[in-house]
Amino acid sequence: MWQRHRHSQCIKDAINKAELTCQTRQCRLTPIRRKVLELIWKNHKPIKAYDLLTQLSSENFSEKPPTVYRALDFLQKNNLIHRIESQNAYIGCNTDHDSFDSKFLICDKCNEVEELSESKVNKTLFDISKKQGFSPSLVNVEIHGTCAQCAQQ
Amino acid sequence: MWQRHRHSQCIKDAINKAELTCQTRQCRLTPIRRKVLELIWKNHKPIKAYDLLTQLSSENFSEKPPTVYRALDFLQKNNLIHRIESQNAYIGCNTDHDSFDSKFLICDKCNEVEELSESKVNKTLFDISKKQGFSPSLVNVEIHGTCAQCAQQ
DNA sequence: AGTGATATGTTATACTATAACATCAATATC
DNA sequence: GATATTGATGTTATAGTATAACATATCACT
Repeated sequence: MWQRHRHSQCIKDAINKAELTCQTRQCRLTPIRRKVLELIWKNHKPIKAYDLLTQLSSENFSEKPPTVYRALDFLQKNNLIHRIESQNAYIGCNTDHDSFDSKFLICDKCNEVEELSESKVNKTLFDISKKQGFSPSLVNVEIHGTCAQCAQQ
Repeated sequence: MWQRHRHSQCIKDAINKAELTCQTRQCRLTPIRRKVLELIWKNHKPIKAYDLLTQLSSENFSEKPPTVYRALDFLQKNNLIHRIESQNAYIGCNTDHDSFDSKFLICDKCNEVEELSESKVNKTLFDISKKQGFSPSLVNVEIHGTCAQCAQQ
């Protein structure tokens, strides 16, 4: 991942995207929400709610669980972050997709996560669902394994 | 689902399969493990660890969490059940696949879950991983939506 | 300024899971 | 058959994840 982007820039991009989203949807990127989003992007790997909480509390926000869970809810609903179900952790969303699907490659060695945006998978999954008469509303794909860099070592 | 099988039979099949698996692998389907597997199949929808625990305790097993979590671990490792990550719940595995992948259609109306065994998805996901230099070891797909029967109503 | 809606603070508690160590049971070895 | 070894279960305690419920504050609009 690190070769492919400049990290400080990607945080800024994320915040910009969030601001745009909020303008469009007429919702508010409050200080807490912005800070949580920043922390998530800063970390750049899936981060847990209570770890966020610890970091928040050192920034003069309330260190009670609801603080962070509310922000996480907001960010998820507006498609700015995703929850990695297999890790109870949260990661920034850098793709520009509809909220209903998320697909990840998760490296169990270095814990880097790459979000996929292959429409081919979507189509395949959609076709299969359809075959069963099933109407999908939300798709989550989590692929664990070893990333290219860790495999080299 | 209910049209497609006789339920009492599918529990028996699951236990038979488990016994065979354990013979082959030289591990033991102890009373606790067997009971947990039975309860999971009896329920036939994803069931939570603590609900299993309640049911176990009324059958003269220890009602402490480790009791059920150990059994769940065992059953998962031997590929007899799966964990539905998006629900913190467990469901019987009725397919005959390698343990590394699981794919579910989850109806959010009736909570029925259907496990998929389409190799086409696997291939697609594998191809995409490969393209990124990623070596997958474990794949989990959870598709939420509405099943055919619930859609009719 | 007053009103309604949205966001945050706060307390308490529910839900999910594991660590650590003791005891017991099954199998293997002598 | 006694005993050592391994695996399974019992038990206590605690860690980790998340939400309910209600109070207070802030924003946006008139």
